[in-house]
Amino acid sequence: MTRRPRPASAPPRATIADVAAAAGVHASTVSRALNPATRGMVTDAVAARIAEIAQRLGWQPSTLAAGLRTRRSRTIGILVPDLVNPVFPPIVRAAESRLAEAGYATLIANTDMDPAREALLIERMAAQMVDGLMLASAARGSGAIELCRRWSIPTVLINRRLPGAGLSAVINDDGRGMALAVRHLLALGHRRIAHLGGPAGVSTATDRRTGFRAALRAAGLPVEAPIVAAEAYTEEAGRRAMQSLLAGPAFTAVAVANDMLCLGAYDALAAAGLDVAGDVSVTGFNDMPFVDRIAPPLTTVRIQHAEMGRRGAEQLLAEMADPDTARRETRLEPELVIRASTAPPGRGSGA
Amino acid sequence: MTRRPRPASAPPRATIADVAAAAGVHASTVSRALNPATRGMVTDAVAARIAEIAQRLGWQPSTLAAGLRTRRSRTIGILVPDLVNPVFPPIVRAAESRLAEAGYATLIANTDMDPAREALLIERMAAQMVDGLMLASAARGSGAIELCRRWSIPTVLINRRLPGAGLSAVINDDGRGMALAVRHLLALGHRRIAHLGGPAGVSTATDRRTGFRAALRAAGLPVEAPIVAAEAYTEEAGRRAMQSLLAGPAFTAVAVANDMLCLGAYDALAAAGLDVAGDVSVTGFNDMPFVDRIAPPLTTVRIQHAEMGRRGAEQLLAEMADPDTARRETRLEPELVIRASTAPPGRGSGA
DNA sequence: TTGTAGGCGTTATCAA
DNA sequence: TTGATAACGCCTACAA
Repeated sequence: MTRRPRPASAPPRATIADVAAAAGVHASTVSRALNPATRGMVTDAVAARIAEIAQRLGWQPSTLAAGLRTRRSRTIGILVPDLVNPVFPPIVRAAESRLAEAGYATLIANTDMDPAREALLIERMAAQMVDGLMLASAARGSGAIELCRRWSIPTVLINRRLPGAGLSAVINDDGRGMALAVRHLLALGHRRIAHLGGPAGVSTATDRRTGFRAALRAAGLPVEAPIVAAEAYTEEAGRRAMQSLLAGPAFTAVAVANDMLCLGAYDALAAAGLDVAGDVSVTGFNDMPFVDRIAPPLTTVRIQHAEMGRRGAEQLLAEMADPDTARRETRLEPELVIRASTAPPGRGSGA
Repeated sequence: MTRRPRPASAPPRATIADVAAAAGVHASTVSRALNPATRGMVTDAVAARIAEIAQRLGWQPSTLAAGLRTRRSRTIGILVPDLVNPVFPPIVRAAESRLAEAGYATLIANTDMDPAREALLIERMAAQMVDGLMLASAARGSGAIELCRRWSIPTVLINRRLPGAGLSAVINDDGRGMALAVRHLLALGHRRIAHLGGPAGVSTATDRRTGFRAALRAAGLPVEAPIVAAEAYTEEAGRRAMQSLLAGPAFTAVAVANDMLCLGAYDALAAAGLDVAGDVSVTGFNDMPFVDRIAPPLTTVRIQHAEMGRRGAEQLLAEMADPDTARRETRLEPELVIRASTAPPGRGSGA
C-alpha cells in the first residue's frame, strides 16, 4: 500500500493533454501555444483559445516534466556559509529578486563552513539539476569548484574569490577597503596599528590583510605590525583574537577584518578595562546591519551588499545564456563610514 | 540553432541505463538496488556490485525524472516577507537544516509583503511541484492559503498564525510574551504604559496587543492606555509611531511589539530629547541579534527562533508523510530578557 | 529475485 | 501551421 501524494478529494492538476482535449487540438499545439518561446508558431486565434481554456482549467506548467525534457530546471542554487551571519541576507535577497525576475527559483543551503557538507549539498543541487550556482562559501581546498566543473554547472562566486579557479566572482575591493580604514586611522594620528584578521584560506581575509600591510607600507610605517588571525568570522573568535593581540606589543588602534569580529573585540577590550575609541580605536568591515547602533557606533567599511547579489545573479544569467561569456572578476567599490569607534590616540593609554 | 546546455567537452551524466549496461542487469534492477526503499528486493551481492559501478560512473539520481514519476520533488518552499529582517534568518536556517536532514532541498522567496507577488510565488512553487510550503508571511486577506489548498500543497505557518485557515502553525505565545514585558514594567513601578503595536492584519500584532490589554486589566489598571499601530515592522514605521505616541497623553514606559520598531522608537525618543530608561522605559519583542549591543541594550522578549524553524519543519514533514496528521498550533514559550532599556519611573520626567 | 512494459508531462523532430 | 511520435530518466505493477 503506497500512500497517495494528494488527497482523493483534490482534482488532479490539468495537463497539456487535458487542455488539448478541451480545445480539440493536438497536445503539441497546446505546448507551442502556451510556451512564450514558441507562441509564434501558432495561429493567433488558436493560441488565444488555448490560452483561455488553459486558464479556465487552471493549468500550470510542470517544471519537472519540462526540465526532464529540456535538461534545465529553472532553478539556481545559492550556498552560503551561514545565513544567520547578517552579511549574507542582503546579498541573497538581492540575488533572489533578480533571479525571480528572470523566472528562476532559488535554492538556498548553509554549508556551516564544513567542506563535507558543502560537497554533499552541491551533489544534491546537481541531482536537482540546478541550472546555475552562486557560491558565497568559497575557500581554499574546498573541492566545491571541481564538483561544479564535474557536473558542468555554471558557477559564480560572490563575496569571496578563489584565485586560479577560473570562475567569475563578484567581490568587494577588499584591499582598497582596508586601505580606507587604515588611512583613516593614520589621519587620526595613530602609528601603532594592529590587524585582527580573518580565517586562513578565505580571500576576504587574505586580501584585507594584504591591503592592511600595503597601506602601512605606503605610509612609510614599519610593516611588522601586530597581526593576529581569527579562526572564523564569529564573535567568539574575535574575542579570542583580541585577547591574544592584547597579550602582545602595544597599539593604539586595530583594523579588524570584519564587523562580527569587532563585537567580540569590543568584549575583550572591555574585559581588559580598555575603552573603545578612548584607549583603542577600532575599525570594522562590512557595515552590517545595526553596527551603527552598538556602543560605540562602529567605524567600518561599507560594502555594496545588494549590488553584489544583483551583479552576481546578472553574471550567472549571462553565463547560463551563453557559456562563452567571458569570466570576470567584478570588484565593487567600498566606502568608509566614520562613526564613534575611532578617535585620535592618546586620550587613553593605548594597549 | 539552439544552444546546448552543456559544453561538448563534458561527458553526459550517467543514467540508470548506463549503470545497468555496465553491470549486465536490467535498469529496473539498478533502480531497486540504488533506491534505499527497495534495496531489500535485490540480492546483496548484486546490489553491492551495482552500487560500486554507480559510484564509479558518478551516477546521481535525477530528482526531476524521479519526481515526474513519483509526483514529489523533494523540495520545500519557504516564503518570508523579507529575508533581511533579522528575525527570519535563524528560523529559515533551522528549517533548512532539518529539511536537508530529511533529504529535502529548500526553495526560498521574499514576498515583500506584496499579496500579488506572494500569489505569483506560490503559483511558481506549485509549478516546481514543491512537496510542502512553510509560510512566514501569513496575513489576513492574502489569498495564499486558498492557493495552497487549490494546489493541495501541505502547508505550515510559522511565526504568524491565521485564525480559521485550518493550517498548522508554529508561533510564539505572543500574548504571554507581551504579558511578561508588561508585568516587568509594572513591577518596576510604571503605571502609565503605552503600547506601540504592529501592523494590522498580522497575528503577531493583534495577539501582542491583546496580551498588552489583558496584562493591564489583570493588574487592575485602566485599559485605555495610549496605543498606536505602526504600519509595518520597520525602523521608519517605529519612528513615526513613536512620534504619534509622544503627541498624545503622557506615559513613562512603552511596550513595543517588535525589536525593529524599537530602533525607530529609540530615534524618535532621542529626537524628542528623551532618555531611554531614564525618561521612558522601552521593551521590545523577538530579541533579534545585536539588540543586546545597542545603546541602551534592549529589554525584550526572547523567542525561540531556531526551535520555531525546526518544529515547523517537523510538523510539515509529518503532514507530508501522512496527510491525516492532526493540524496543530504549537505555541513556543517566550522568555523575558532584562537589559538596560527599562528602569523604575521618575528618574526623568516621562513623556 | 529479476525482467518487461508502460507511463509521469513536456518538448523536439519529422512529416503532412 | 498543425499533427504524430519519440524521448527525457526514473519508477512500479505485473509477469516470469
